[in-house]
Amino acid sequence: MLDIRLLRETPDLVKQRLAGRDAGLMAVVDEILRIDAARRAAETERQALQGDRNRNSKEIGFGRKNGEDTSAKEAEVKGIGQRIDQIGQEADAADQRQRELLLGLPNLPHEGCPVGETAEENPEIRRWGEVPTFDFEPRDHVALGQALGMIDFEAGAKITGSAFVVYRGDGARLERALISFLLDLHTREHGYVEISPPLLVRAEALVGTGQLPKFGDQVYHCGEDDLYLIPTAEVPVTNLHREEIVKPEQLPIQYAAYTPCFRREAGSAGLGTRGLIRMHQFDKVELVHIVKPEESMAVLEALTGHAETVLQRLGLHYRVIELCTGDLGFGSARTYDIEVWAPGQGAYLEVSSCSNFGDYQARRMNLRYKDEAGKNRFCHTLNGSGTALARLYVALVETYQQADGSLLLPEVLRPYFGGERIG
RNA sequence: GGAAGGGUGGCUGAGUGGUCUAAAGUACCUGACUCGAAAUCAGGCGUGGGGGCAACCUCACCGAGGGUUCGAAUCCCUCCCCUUCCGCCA
Repeated sequence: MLDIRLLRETPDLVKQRLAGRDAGLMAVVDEILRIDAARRAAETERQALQGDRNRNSKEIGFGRKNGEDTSAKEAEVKGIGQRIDQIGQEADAADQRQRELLLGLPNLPHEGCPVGETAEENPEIRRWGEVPTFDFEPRDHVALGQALGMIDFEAGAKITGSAFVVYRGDGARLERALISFLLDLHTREHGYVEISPPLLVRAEALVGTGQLPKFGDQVYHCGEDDLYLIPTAEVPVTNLHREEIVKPEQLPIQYAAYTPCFRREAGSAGLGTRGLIRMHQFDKVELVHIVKPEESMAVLEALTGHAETVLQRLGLHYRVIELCTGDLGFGSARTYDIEVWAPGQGAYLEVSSCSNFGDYQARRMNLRYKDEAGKNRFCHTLNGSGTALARLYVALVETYQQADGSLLLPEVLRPYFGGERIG
């Protein structure tokens, strides 16, 4: 959520920055400012009337104690009460409308964010390693996984539906090995505290991180209990500190969490994608930072580095791109995507998206810290995948396939898997 | 699922219709005393909104939302959460 004061004081700057995402947002800013002016006028009048009522009611109290007849005054104050109700309804309606519009407004792109309209304009920042070569025709993970009995799409479809999968035998064991490897790496070497959160959350948590109200159709909802399945661990983990004023010495906070993630992918063109690439349920290790504002840009670089380390240790070729203003996620001020090479796809797959949200989420969830001067300020929040498991699995299986159809696992995974070869 | 008891400032906790401007304690900050500290004493010390160039003024907030009333932390209704016990259960 953006600071209404920022809109009021520098409307042209806000409009110009939002226009990098979508020119239509400029009209929304004007609408919010119009409502804000009306809201404040109504609020000021309501407060004046409330002050009147408070004074008069107090006099009635004293008057009654002294045995005076206060009925005339009571009638007068009743009239004031009615006017308070009237003007109050106006003020509340404007307040609610203003909040709705503000919640629907995306974050301002950071000034360093490259301007562009589509994903084609995302600049590549760097590459690591090289596209692996094969002296045979590499197969894709679907063919490999089925041949090795690791992945069973039919079983997933049978018990749940399409875009759900069953991992089996060594396939399931490999996923478990990856999870342990990732959590150990981030907690032991990168200083994260491991979190295992609930997978069901209330609506407020989703409002806090920005999925609600705008993207409700992407989240599974359990109507009976009014709870939502998390689309990412970002939601429960960032919200651990919602409505808090953390002490400066608690910062920076950094959490790593392994969870399944559930996404409806409503209207997604890519849901027909073959294999594990886009699923309704997938596993992910998520990294979350809560920091002081002045540190957040440096932390974004560090966070991206932590995610990259995963691919380096696994010996997987990847590239890092930066999202341009038109492709930037709703709440993000600046984002790096990490894309791993998948030989069977002949393409790069997004396995991590590392974002600095600035104070956008913190404002939505009222997450603050007390600075050195004792003043309450909004924290900055960041998160990045470290990494998504399903696509990592794709790249791993396709990269480490052998001519005989078996998989030879990279060194780092062998102790976790309890072996070096599958098949 | 059933029963009971709760939810008040960072924390403990008083307050059952009107000087509540929420007592008191504690923690914290400043000052006094002291060589210094402790103890003691004095003062300060919540969040958000609105107004003002500003010192400041003002409104709201006692789990949330409604209601009754001239007036609600206090009475009524609905909901949420926590604790304890019982039942069921991995």
